[in-house]
Amino acid sequence: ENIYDRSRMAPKTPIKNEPIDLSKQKGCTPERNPITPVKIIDRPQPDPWTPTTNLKILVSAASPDMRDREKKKELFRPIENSEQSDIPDLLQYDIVDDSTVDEFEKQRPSRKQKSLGLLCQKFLARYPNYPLSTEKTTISLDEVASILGVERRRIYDIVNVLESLQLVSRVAKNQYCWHGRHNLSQTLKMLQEAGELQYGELMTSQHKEQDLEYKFGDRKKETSPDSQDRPLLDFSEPDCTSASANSRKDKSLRIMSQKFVMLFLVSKTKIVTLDVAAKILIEETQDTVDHSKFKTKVRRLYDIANVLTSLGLIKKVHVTEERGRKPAFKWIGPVEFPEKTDELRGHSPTSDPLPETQRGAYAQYQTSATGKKKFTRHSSFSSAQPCEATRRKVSSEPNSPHQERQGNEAYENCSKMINLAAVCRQKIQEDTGNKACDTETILNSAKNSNISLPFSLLPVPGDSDFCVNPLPQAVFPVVQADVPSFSLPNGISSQASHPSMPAVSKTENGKPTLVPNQPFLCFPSSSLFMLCGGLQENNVSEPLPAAGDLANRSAEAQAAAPPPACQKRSSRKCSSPSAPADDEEPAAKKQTLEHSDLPLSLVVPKKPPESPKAESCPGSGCSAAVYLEKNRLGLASPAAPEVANKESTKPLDCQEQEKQSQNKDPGEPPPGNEHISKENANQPFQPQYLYVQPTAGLSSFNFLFSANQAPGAISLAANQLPSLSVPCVMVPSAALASFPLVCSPSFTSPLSSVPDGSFSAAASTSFSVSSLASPTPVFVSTTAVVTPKVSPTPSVDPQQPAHPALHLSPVLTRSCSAVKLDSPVCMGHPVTLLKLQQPSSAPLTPKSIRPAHHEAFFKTPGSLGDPVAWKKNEGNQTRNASSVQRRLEISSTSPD
DNA sequence: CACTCCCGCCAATTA
DNA sequence: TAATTGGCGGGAGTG
Repeated sequence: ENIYDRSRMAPKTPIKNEPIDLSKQKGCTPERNPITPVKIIDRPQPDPWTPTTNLKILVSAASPDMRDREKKKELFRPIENSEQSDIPDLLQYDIVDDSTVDEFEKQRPSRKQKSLGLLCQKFLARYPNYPLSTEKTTISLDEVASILGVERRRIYDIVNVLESLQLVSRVAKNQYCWHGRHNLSQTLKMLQEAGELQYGELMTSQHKEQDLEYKFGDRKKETSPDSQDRPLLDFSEPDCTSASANSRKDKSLRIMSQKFVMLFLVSKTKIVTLDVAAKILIEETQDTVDHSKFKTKVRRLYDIANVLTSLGLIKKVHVTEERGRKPAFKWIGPVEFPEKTDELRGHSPTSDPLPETQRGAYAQYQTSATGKKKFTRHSSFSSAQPCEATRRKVSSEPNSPHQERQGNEAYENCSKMINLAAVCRQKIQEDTGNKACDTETILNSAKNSNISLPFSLLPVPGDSDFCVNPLPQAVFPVVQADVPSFSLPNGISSQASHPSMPAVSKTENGKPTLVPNQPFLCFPSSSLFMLCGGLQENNVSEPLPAAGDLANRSAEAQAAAPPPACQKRSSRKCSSPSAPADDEEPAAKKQTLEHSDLPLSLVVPKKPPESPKAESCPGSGCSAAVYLEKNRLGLASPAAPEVANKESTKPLDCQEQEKQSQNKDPGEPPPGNEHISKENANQPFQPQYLYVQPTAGLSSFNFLFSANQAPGAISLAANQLPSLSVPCVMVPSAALASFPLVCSPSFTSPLSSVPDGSFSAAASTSFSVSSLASPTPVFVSTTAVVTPKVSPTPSVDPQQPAHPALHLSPVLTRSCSAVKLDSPVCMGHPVTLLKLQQPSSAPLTPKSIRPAHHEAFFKTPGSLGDPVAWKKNEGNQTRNASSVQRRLEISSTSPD
C-alpha cells in the first residue's frame, strides 16, 4: 500500500490540480511548492472542463481509494492546505518521501489543519462579506467541498451554521446562496430579542448556578430552563412544523446554533461556557440529561463554535470557576442591536475579525438586502394558510417558478426566526398593549402566514421591506396578507424572502387584491419616512392622534412583522393599527406603514416597551408607526441605520418631495434621520410627514408622505395623472441625498428627480402604473434599496415581463415593495387623496408611458424627468431591475 | 487525563 | 431507489 501511495502521491495528485499537487508534490518536488511542477503530470483527465471540475474528479476518485486504505484522508487534507499552503505539510512531506507509511501520517496535516474552524475560514474567504446586492453568489456544495478538499459532510456543518445566521440561504439542492453579512445585524438582533424572551428570564433570575461561573456573571440558566426553553423551542418547532412542515430536521445544528448565539446575546458578560450552553440546549429536549447526550451536545457546540469563531463572532476563553477552568466562549461580535443605535455597533466588532473584506460597507447593508431575497418563491405552498387568503390567494405564481422550494428551508429558518420574533413581539404587545396590537398581531400572523399570503405585500426580500398600510377598512383580509408579507425581513432574509414570495404571488392577484380598495403603502426597506400632514410636530414621537392622519400611518409600522416566514397563520389583520385610531377618514386615512425588516420585528418588540408613547398614540392608530419612528429617532434603528442615519436619510425637503416628484436629490442634505424628523417638525409646512426609518440598514429609502400635500402638487406634476394626492417621497437613505422617490398617485413625476445617479439606484425601481383600479394606487416598491447606491448605473434590465397590473410581479422580482395608495391611503390626508383620485383614469396610458424605458428612467436621471416615463401603464412595465434594484410601481388607475 | 473535535456511519429526507 | 442531508458518537489528537 505504502508504495502505492507514495508513488501515487507524488505523481498523481500533483498533477492535476493545482492545489492538490502541493501535497503530493512534495514528493516529487522537494520543495514545498508544488505548484509549478506538478501540473503536468499526469493525465489530466480527458476533460478538462474547469479546473474545479478536475479537482473534483480527482478528489472523488482519489477518495475512494484512499479511504480504503486509510490514508486517503491525508491526501485530501493536503489539498486543503494546499491553497494556503500549509507549511507543515510540506515539511513532512519531505521527510516522508521516502519513508512510507509514516508519511501518511506525517503528511497529514495535523488535526488542526483540518479543523472545522480553519475550513470555515477558507470557505468564508471565498466570498465577500458584503457582496453587492447585485451579485448573487451561489454556492455549490460539491464544488466547494472538492475545492477545499473536504468531504461534503463538513461543508454541511459550516453551511448550517451560516444559514442559522442568514449568511447564506439554501436555494436548492446542493446549492446555497451567499448573502454575506448584510443581514447579520438584523439576524442577531432578532436572535437577541428572541433570546431575551426565551432566556432572558433565566438570566434574570439567575439560575445560573452551577455551571457558570459567577465570576463572569454569566447567567446561565440551566436548570430551570426547561420551561423557558421550551417555549422557544416550541415556537420554533411549531413554526417549522406548521409552517413548513419542514422537517424537523432542522433541529439541530441550525437551531442549536441560533440558540447558542442567543445565549451570548442575552448574557451580560457575553461569555458562555460550553457546559452551560449544553445544558441549556439540552433541556429542550428533555430534562434528562444523560451524560452521553451532554457529550454529544458539547461536540456539536464545538462545531458551531468553530464556525462562529471563524466568523469573528466569538472567541474561546476559559473561565475559571471553583471547579476549575472551563472552556467557554466569549462573544466578540456586535452587541448592539438592542436598541439603540445599534447600528453602529455592528460593524465594528464584526468587522474586526473579518478579513479585510469589506467591512465597510454598511451601506452595503442595504444593498445586500436585495440580494438576499433571492428566494423567491415561496412556494406556493400556500396551502399553508388558508386563512387569509382565502381570497386572495392567488394563484400564483408568478414568475419564477423555479426553485422555490427550497425555500422551505429558508422558510424554516426564517420561520424560526420569525417565530422568535413573533414571540417577542407578542410580548411586547402585551406590554404595550393593545394599541398597536392589532398591528402586531397582525404582524405575527403575518409572519406565519406570510408565506402563504397572497397578498401583495411583499416582502421585500431583502431588507427592504415595506410597509403596507391597509386602509382601515379594507384591511382585513387583505391586510393580513399584506402584513405578512411585509414582514419578512430580512432576513430572513431569505427566508423572509420566501415569505415574500408568497406575497408575491399574491401579488398577482394581488393586485387586485391587494389593494383593490385599499391602499397600501409599502415601504421597503427599512427606512422610511412617512410624513403626515398631520403630524404635528414632531415627530414621531408623538403621533398624535390628533391628527388623524397620524393615525394612519400608524401602526403599521409595525414593522414588526418580521416574520414572514412563517406561514402560519396569520390571522390578524394588520391593518388594524390604524383602525382603531381614528377614523378619520376611512380609508384613506389609515395607512400604515410597515416596515418590515427582519430586524424590525425585533425591533418592534422592543420598542414598544420602550416607547410607550408611541403607543399611546395608539388610539389613533399611529402607534405603530409612531413608535417606529421613535425608534428610529431615538434609537436609531438598529440595524443599518447607521448608515442611513448618517447619511441618508435625508429627507429631502419635504417640499420638494412634495413636489415631488422630484425627487430630489441629492442634494439635500437632509439632516440625519433624526434631523429629519425634526425637520419635519421644523418644517411645519410640511408637517405632515412621517418618516420612517428603516431599521435595518437598508434603509434605503425613506418615504415621506405629506399629508397635506397637495396632492395636486405632487401629482400633478408629472402626470398628472392623477391622482394621487398623496405624495410620497421615498428617499433612499443611503443615498440620502440622492433621491427620494416620490410617488404620487400617479406617480408621475416624482421620480424624476431621480436623475441622478442616485437614482440610478432608483433605477431599479420601477414604476408602473397600472390602471388598475383604484384610483390611484401607488405602489412603490423598493427592494433593495440598497442597491441603489451601489450601482448607479445599473441598468436594469428589465425585465420581466411584467405583469401589468401587477405590482406584484415586481415583487417577485425581489424587490419590490409596493405601495399602493389609494386615495385614502396616503397618509396625509386622505382626503385629499381621494380627491385625487382622480382623474384618472385615463391615465394609464397616457402618455407616454414608456414601458420599456422605464428602466431608463431609473437609470438615468435625465430620463426621469419625463413624466411620461413614469407612467407606464401597462402592465409590463414592471421591470425588475435586477435583483438589486428596487422598483416602484404605481398604479394609477382609474376607474374610470 | 481532559479537552477538542475529526471522521464517517447511517438514518432521515429528498429527488 | 439513489442522492442529499445531517444526527451522532467513537475515538484520536493535543496540551
